[in-house]
Amino acid sequence: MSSAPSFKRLPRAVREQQMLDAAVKVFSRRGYHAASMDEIAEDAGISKPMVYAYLGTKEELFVACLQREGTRMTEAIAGAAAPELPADERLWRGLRAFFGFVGAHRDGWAVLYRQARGEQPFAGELAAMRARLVEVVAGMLDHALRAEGREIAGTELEVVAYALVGASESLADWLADHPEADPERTATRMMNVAWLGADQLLNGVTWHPSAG
Amino acid sequence: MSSAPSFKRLPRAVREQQMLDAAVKVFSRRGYHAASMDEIAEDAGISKPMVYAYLGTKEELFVACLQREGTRMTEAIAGAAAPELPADERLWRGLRAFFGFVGAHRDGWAVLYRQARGEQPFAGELAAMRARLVEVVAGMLDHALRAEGREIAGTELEVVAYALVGASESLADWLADHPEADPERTATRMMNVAWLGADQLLNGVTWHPSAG
Amino acid sequence: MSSAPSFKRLPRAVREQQMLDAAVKVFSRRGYHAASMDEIAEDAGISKPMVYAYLGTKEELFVACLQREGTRMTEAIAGAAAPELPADERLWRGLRAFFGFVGAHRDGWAVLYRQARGEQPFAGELAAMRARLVEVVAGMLDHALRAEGREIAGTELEVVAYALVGASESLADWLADHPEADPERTATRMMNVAWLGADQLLNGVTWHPSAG
Amino acid sequence: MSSAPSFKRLPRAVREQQMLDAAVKVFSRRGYHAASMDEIAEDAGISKPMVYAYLGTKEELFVACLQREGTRMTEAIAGAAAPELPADERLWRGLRAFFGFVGAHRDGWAVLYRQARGEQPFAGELAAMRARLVEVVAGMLDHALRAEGREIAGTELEVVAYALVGASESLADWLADHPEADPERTATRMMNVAWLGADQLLNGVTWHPSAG
DNA sequence: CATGAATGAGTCTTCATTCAT
DNA sequence: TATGAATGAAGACTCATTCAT
Repeated sequence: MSSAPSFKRLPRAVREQQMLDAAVKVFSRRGYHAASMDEIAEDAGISKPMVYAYLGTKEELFVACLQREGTRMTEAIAGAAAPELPADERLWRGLRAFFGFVGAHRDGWAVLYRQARGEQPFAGELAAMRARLVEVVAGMLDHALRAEGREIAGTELEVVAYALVGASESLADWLADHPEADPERTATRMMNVAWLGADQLLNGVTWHPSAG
Repeated sequence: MSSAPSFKRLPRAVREQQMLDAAVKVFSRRGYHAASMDEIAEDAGISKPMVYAYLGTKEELFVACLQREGTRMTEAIAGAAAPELPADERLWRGLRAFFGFVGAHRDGWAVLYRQARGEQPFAGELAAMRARLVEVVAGMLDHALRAEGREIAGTELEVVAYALVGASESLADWLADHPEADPERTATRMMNVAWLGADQLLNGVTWHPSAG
Repeated sequence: MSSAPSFKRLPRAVREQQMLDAAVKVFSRRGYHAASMDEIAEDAGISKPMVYAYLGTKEELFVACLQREGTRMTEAIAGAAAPELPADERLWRGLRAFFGFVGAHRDGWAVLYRQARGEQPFAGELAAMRARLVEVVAGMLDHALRAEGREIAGTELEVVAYALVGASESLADWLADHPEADPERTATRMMNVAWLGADQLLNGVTWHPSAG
Repeated sequence: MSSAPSFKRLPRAVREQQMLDAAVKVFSRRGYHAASMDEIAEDAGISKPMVYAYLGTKEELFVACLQREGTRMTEAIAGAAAPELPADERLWRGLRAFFGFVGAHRDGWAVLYRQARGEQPFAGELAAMRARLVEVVAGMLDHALRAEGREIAGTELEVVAYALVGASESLADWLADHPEADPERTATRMMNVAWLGADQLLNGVTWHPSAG
């Protein structure tokens, strides 16, 4: 009857994104358990039965958030670290992409790494995501080693990668809690620790991005 | 008549420890919200009202767990890293104590670093604990620097320390999830990453504990 | 198919009245503390969460009862005692309205004046209601005095009004406990006491409503 | 062994009075339900099992309070209004004793007339006490009537007495809430209302205690 | 006599989830 | 499609009351 802009009857895909936006926001602020479906629905400007119809139960909704944010982050990082570059350059670009993402999606990060960690049903999902990331980093290191004709036991490499990922996550948490902090500088700091180690840092050696 | 241990009418101090043991166990398995006071009481072999009488509300109980485990850990680490040793030795002993503690108190670790992180009321408590740890590490580094007559800006140092602590926490999480893993070896790996950095590791340099 | 009244999915306003009815009934029978939300919900033919959704906590629910019954009573009395009438006539009409109300809403009266009196959180609310009533009565007396060019100190007047209100409340309690008693006759008795005092009553003087 | 004053092992009767004192105090402040046996025991400086051993369950304890305070009050009044005096003098002395008692035992009054009123198990006990009082007042009036050779129907008389008692209770409540108010003056005011009625008060007639 | 230790039972309150319109 | 109405189930917390020492 009318072509006036109606705020209802939006296409399903749009609605779902609105809901996920609201869910990520509420989950990150309240935590998984303390978040109520009521609040999420209200924040999305929609009624509760709609949320259930579109995205299923609370658990499924949280997983959907996890996956959307996880995919976004993974893609951001993967798109940055091209395999043909030297190892330090790849690591640097990966870190820059990672901290850039966290800085721009602090809510998403909170859902991903703060809430999902402690809740039994999601720990697995999260562990899988982190495992993929660790594998990428380990592959990076392995690639560099093989280029020099050397090799390290898989487990050993994995643990190193795990530590690097963990350190990055911790700095990311710090970044998420400090809105005034600069993602780029944080990435540089992480790069220094990761690439040079405490020993060299203590000896005055530092690493700097080459061009930027 | 009998000296067999009676399981009833125990003195308050004993019961409190039993309750804290049970609470740490249940909180670590279920997460803060999903844990029920019923289950904790049952696991402690006592009725719910006693838990409330001795340790207060669920929130207070969780804080009590946090503090007991946090104190234990802090003391374990502090007792290991003597200030008169050289920087790498101090770092190594601190890490060994840390991973040794986590390996021996996996539940406690889970409560401390997996559950407390996401729950608003405890994030502060936890952040304070971590801040103390970061400061200790930063102090370690600063001490070593000054010994060589050099200096780094406080913030810079703190971030490095933060990254090291974060990496250790991540490996600790990994350790807590892998019962077969050896704390000592994990500590050695962490030491390598922290002290040498990826660059040197890739170049075949490794660090080894000197004596033991 | 059928126009028989459906007992489900009633609009909010209707349900709220049902709940208040049930709450007044249960509160009056059991007392505030002994009344359980379960019983109130069951008596209203609805589940507990609806009660919480519509009327809030037990305390809020009780206040809602208090206010509904208080408003009803106040309006009944205010509508009866027109200011242009002579003092005795006004008093008489007010009393008749009051006892009529109590006779018709014995439960409401019990909630108002038996339960609210002793419970700390509501004593204030109730005291305010009674204060308004006392002021009305005091105003009535003052009006009559001024008409004859005389005056009494405010405090003095207020205490007299307080006593009259108290006497009426007591008789109302008596009325609420005696279902067979006639509100109109009770009002007449109260009028006699209030208007004539024991002295004249003892001397055979009595007061009678003029017409009706 | 020692004649030093021991605060324990007091004779039973003394202990019971201490407990009743504490109970009256706590019941009057918190209300019957909100009062906890814990608080009463603590306030009495005694352990809970002792309270149970001496005075029974909470309900029995409350009844004991009711009876002690009721008896005290009844005796105070009965001792004041000698039957050989004229009606107004008897009423006056009764009122003076009553308000004097309330002024001196505000806690006891609160237990008696504010808490007991709404709680089902005690309403009966209280009603009985009030009934005795009403009968006394009614008897007073009847006595005065018969002295003049006249008579009023029993019910009629009882209702008048009931109203007088009710008015007195209300003023007593007012007195209990106003620590600065003077019991004697309050009694005088009540006497004026009761004896003279509003009509005469409005016409400037007042009643005064003859000697004191 | 006196008490710290202990609990069964019950209440308020919330929330994920679904129906009927 | 969209939603107000509705609830089963569960969890935190309290308290009168009683043992065992």
